[in-house]
Amino acid sequence: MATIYDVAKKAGVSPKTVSRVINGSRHVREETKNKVLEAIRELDYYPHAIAKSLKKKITRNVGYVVPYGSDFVFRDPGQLEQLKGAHNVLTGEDYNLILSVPNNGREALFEVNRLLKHREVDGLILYAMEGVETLAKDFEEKGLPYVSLGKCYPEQEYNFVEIDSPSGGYLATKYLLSLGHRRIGFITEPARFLAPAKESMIMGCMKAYAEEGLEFPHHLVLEGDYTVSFAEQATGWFLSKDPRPTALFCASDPMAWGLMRGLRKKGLTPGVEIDLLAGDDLPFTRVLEPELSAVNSRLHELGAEAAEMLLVILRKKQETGTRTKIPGRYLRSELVIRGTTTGRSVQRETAGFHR
Amino acid sequence: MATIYDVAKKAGVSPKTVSRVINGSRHVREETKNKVLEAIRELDYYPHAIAKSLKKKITRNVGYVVPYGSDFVFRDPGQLEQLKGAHNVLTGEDYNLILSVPNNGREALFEVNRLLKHREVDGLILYAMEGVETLAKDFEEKGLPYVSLGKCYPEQEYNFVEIDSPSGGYLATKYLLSLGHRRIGFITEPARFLAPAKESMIMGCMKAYAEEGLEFPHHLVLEGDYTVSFAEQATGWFLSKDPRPTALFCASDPMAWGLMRGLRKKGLTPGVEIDLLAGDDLPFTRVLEPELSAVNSRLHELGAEAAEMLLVILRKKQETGTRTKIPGRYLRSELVIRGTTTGRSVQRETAGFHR
DNA sequence: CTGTTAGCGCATTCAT
DNA sequence: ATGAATGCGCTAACAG
Repeated sequence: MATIYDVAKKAGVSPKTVSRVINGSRHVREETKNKVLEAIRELDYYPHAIAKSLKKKITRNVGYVVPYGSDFVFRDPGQLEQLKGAHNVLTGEDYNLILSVPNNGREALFEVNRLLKHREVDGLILYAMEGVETLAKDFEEKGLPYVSLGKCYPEQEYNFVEIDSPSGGYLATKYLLSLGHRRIGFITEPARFLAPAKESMIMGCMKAYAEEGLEFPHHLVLEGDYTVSFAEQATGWFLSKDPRPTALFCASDPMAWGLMRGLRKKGLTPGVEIDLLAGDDLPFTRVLEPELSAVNSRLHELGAEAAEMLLVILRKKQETGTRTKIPGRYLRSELVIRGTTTGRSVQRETAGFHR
Repeated sequence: MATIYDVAKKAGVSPKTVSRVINGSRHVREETKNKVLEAIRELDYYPHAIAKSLKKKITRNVGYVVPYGSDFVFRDPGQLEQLKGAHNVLTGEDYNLILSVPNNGREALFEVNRLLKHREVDGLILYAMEGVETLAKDFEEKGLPYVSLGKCYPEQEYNFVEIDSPSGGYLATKYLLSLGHRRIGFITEPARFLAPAKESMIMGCMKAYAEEGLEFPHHLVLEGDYTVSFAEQATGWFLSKDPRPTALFCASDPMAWGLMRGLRKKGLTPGVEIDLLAGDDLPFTRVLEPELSAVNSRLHELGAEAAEMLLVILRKKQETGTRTKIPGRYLRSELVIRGTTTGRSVQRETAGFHR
């Protein structure tokens, strides 16, 4: 394969001039430029990206590390939305995204070292997880660029983007209460998937009850695991309560699908005998039947925002050689009302339709 | 950040010795080795991956190019299975996967150049697509390692892995015919997503009819687009036929979900009033309701196999400097019978249950 | 506007 | 068993 020297020789100029042409410097005579271009074409020359990297000390690669294994990422539509958001932004700026999906925290630390310390990547998008705190602080100290999805530690003020789960829970619960519901069943985020400092949606749910001066139904709260099958099984648990809940709210869409399936098996239709509110509002869900009311978590934006933040840091570092900190950002959820929250289950009850 | 020279100086040896220690050469005295290791630890030294790449002329990156845009990849569970299969194998061998999702063939050619000719990657997994032929042949000529998902051109004999769609269609149709079905509705793969040389499943469907000496219902064939919504709409078209089909078979799982939704809206239950056979058997589908009978396309294996093949080529090239060709491989689909194919719709009919 | 020179950080002959 | 010197292919000072 041709090198820049071959091109230089063929065009009868110096390597530096070839470099100038390639990198679009204006200080080249039109005629020289054309000679060079011609030589490049004839030799089918492409600059060696690695050599360039070594010289410029940037790779144009960004690592994306999620510590829960490849099934978790590739088969969870919510994860994929985040990933897609980041990927879109990054590739739009000619960065490659290197996805790493270690199985646990220990392996994740290893991966992060491999990528960042060996300088395979310029920066990192990092899933907040148990045990990541020391790592994050190490990066900060060393000036290694990263942005985390969720806070890595409670006092973290910069370089993270996080879903405001409590506010989502608050929004959802407030709404369900306004429909007249009092006994709401909740499935929360799995504790092990919560970022070290991330607060659960359940805090918001409790706040909504408190504001109305109502007692929170602690006995109707289940910790979920984000899977369809778990939620399906949980349906039985909720329905076995007496009196049973008139509405269910869960922390993710896949769990809502599970609830839906569970309810259907018991002959209950969401929006009729019982209300159902989902927790992500994924694009995929919108195409399913029936149309789920949901709290929109804006996961795509979350990933995109993380990437944007990282790009700002990277650009600053490259252009001025200085470190930047960007204030952490919370994304507020939005309520999307569709067919599965009608309040009819409450009306029935007040009308005496117990069963 | 420390370099190999810093380590050498600190340990009182030459850079070469440090290199030997790092790369596990046996020709180092235990004592020297320990000194070096100690220095590495103290300096928190990590070898610079880019510099190493430049020297060794390998990147340990593999490109994965799919030319239909990021929605197509990140939101189609079938695509994700292939990707996951490849990702698993590649990362298992310490390769990074660089995903590129250009929007069309023209951009794809550009991407492929960017990745391979600029040597950002050692090799490529390439989605077969219209217009890829010249590119593939160019790679072969230049000895650039690639494996394609699907054939890039009809005569391609090597370095591809492909789903044997016709055999899947044959299997599916043979089975449905054995249940007594005669009027089967088909939704095929979208022509634009077919690899240049890939044959449609419909060839196999026709063959199955021919073998039984039955006339193929050409009027019941629709070209799909792999989306849920298309299939949902198609349901009406199928049901408007008189007499209407007693079974439906489509080329992908998402389309089967669409059919299911369409049927349910018309009050028809798959497996009861009409049989339904899906086309991928994705893990995700297995968790949905009702449980879909399907032709298992083994997409995860497809991606994994492509990666394995590429690794063989890469290893050979690295170890011996020679090019290798691996005979193309077809993956045969398997039939997975669950709840949505029972033949009851045919029995009803023969019993006089027209409606 | 253009060329010379040096060096990014590593691995690798060829010595010893 | 270890070291000195060279170069991978490129860009960037510094001249001119």
